[in-house]
Amino acid sequence: MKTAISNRQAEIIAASGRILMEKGIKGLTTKCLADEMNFSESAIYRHFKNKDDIIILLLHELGTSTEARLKTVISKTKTPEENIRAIFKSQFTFFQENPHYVIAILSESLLDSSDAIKNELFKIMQFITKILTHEIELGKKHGHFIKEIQTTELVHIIVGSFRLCMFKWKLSNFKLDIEKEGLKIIDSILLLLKNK
Amino acid sequence: MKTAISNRQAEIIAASGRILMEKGIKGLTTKCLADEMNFSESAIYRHFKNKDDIIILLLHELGTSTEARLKTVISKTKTPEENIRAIFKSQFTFFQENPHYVIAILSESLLDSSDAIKNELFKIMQFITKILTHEIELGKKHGHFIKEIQTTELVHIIVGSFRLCMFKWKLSNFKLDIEKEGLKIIDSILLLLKNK
DNA sequence: CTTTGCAGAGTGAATACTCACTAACTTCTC
DNA sequence: GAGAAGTTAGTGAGTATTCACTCTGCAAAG
Repeated sequence: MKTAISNRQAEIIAASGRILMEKGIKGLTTKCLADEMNFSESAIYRHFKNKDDIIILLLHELGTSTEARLKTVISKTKTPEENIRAIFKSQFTFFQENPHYVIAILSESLLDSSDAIKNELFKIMQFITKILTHEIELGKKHGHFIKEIQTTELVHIIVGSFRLCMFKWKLSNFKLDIEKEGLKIIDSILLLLKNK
Repeated sequence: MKTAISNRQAEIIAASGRILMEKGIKGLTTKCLADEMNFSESAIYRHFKNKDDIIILLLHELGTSTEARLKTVISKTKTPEENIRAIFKSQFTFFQENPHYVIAILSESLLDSSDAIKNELFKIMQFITKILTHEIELGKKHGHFIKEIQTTELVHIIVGSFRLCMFKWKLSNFKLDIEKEGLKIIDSILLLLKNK
């Protein structure tokens, strides 16, 4: 993995992400990417060894930026509900501003890719699962969340709902106000989780 | 749309479904399909006009069989919870026995397909949404489910969780006991929805 | 001079599909 | 009943196009 990402690489992964969000994995051809970048197909190989490496870097960048970002929104002074809400508010805002990374959330098509791509994807998924698990356990411990349902299942319900939000966002051609609509769902789930 | 599906067509869509579940949309080439069917690539065109029509018929078959099936599991003598549970029990059992239809649930890659494919997909999604909405409204009306959250959001949470179950099933190379694990999630959600 | 960032021509493999044909089976006609 | 005609399901060769990538050369920047 490259130590530093060049400006051109960043442009290429952003362009790739845009193609992926509009045309899916099958649409990310060297030709289409070259058109989007306004350069020739062969120029791609000046910046990446092969096509896979583009997606790998895109996911890696998303992963590192997600970790950095979410770590700043989580705070020990907030309640677990507040932290969970903050996590997803940050996620929705981020994707609203950077829709080209949405492939990583939708992710089904990446499951049929190379192992290297899948590994980057799983890292992102595992990180999200870990921080949510932590917050929910804390919420249970302090009596904020219901105890009758296993934490893994609560995480599943939240993550599943989040993913469907992103799917619907794609269905709307990225026109849905994902922050507003997404947070509604998260708030509803938090209401369901409340220990009453 | 063909009025009756031939035996060979049924074999071809099942083979296509198996390829889709293992290799994704990009793996469904005429060569791969011909290999799976043990005949030449050109023989495919004896049964289908083009490749799209294979996927269209697969989704259409799934849609009609899903409607027929779910209509038989829903009963006016059952509570809405029981009906929702029965719907998903039937879904998980069906997919356990017919994993080759899972592409329709995972579905992200189909969003970048032709409009005809997307239309078939949306029909299936709309049908599921409609019957769940009906059951949840009934459950609210009779005081079984909480009223504070909109029905569309409750449907979203259930469907999102179901889809993530299927995604995890694919992640497990279809080895997870999807019926058991899936129903655990559905039961947890039903517990969350209970009006207390 | 070296490196970086390109371009255009090209490669071999893969893709969805067409075409002309064959073999086996069924139906029709005598 | 026999033979001809029609149908179905397949074949292999081929088509045009696309795909990811290589090679060679050039220009600009350091």
